[in-house]
Amino acid sequence: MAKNVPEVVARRLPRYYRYLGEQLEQGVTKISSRALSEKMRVTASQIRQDLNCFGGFGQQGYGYNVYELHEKIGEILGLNDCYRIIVIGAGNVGRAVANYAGFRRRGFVIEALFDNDPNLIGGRINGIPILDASEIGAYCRENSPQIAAIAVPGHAAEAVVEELEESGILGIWNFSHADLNCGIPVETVHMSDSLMNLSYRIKNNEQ
Amino acid sequence: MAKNVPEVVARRLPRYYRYLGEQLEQGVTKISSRALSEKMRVTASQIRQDLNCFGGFGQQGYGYNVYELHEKIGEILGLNDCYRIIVIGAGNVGRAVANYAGFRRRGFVIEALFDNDPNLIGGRINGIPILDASEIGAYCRENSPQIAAIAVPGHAAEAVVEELEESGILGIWNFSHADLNCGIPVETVHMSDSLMNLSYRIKNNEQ
DNA sequence: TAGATTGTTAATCGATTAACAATC
DNA sequence: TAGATTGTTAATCGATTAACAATC
Repeated sequence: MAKNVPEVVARRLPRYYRYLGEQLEQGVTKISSRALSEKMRVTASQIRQDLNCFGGFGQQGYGYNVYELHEKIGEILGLNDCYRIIVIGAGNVGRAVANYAGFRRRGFVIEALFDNDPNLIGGRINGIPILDASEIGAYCRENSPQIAAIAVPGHAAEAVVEELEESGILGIWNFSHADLNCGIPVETVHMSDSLMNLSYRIKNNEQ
Repeated sequence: MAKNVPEVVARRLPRYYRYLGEQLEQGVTKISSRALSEKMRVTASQIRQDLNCFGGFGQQGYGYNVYELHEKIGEILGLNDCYRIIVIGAGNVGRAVANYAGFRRRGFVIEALFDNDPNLIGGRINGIPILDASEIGAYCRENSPQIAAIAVPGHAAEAVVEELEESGILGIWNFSHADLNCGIPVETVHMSDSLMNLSYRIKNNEQ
């Protein structure tokens, strides 16, 4: 599979995946690129192009089998593997991530938080234990979580990430403002950028 | 100002803004598109093109005044206005948003949460009161918050948004999975999409 | 077989980069 | 004035859309 897949294409897959999941729940068994495109407000061409980066999942004259396509995209996204997540930082952002259970059902599990505040260590958030930040490395080598969510201030993030990378973490889910560069995939969620963009659009909507 | 500004450009502004703010704190007074581009890992051309969508903020032979440029971008993003935010839904996601204080210092204030669970109504999260969801409309007409964060399940989101729009909300910060379409700006934060994308990149990094 | 819809190539569109004249 | 760096036009690149032959 996989000719060189443009990033924009990969970013659209989760949306397709979610939508196909919904259709599946509603008992829809087949869908054409046209029907899909109308619901998703993109062109049918784009959907066919996107999917063909990964292989021909459809059948001419028929369309796509919803179940099969959903499965395939899930596989491409790596959702069959169960990912275990640790959260670095048990402040506001860490709490937010630990509380946000929306992604649990897709096989992502948060198994521990880390902080260096003695008042927090030993406690729990949403049932998840808060451990001592000095033990991140040891913990990772022992338990091999795949993903680390970074919820510490930007200036502290760099050092943490370096340690995590050495300890065998496979990917970073970054909630700090730091532009992390390291050898493993980093996915950054910029909540404040998102809010600033909304602010911009509100302002430029109302003149 | 403002020739037709492509969305990609607007999305880059918060990043420039953040970085210029950091430089400002470090006492840097002037910066060239070249220097900026190296730090931000984009081309100098792109920075100049982007900025020139909004006007010529630089000076030939000199570069950009950091303070001025920071101010200008802040103004473009509408960060001088103070935005008041209400959060609809006091479940995991609503709690997460209420706990995430990172954007406060930029003049965004969360002033209330809404839920329809009697056990939650009357309580507080992070100091913010939880009010009865049936009073959203009345509250908005009285207090005129500008932004509503949607933290209810997708199927419930549509109806809420309609009411909010009628009650004079100016923008929607959407944390639900619903693809909301309405007359006011909607900015969606797809945490789970983001995580799926990370999963994808981890998978395609390690073969 | 006729109708439908894919997979894929070609055409278009828009965004990024390069180049350079204007000018501080 | 000479050097630097912008603002802006032109060239390139990549992504989206259109078209259509392949085929179920």
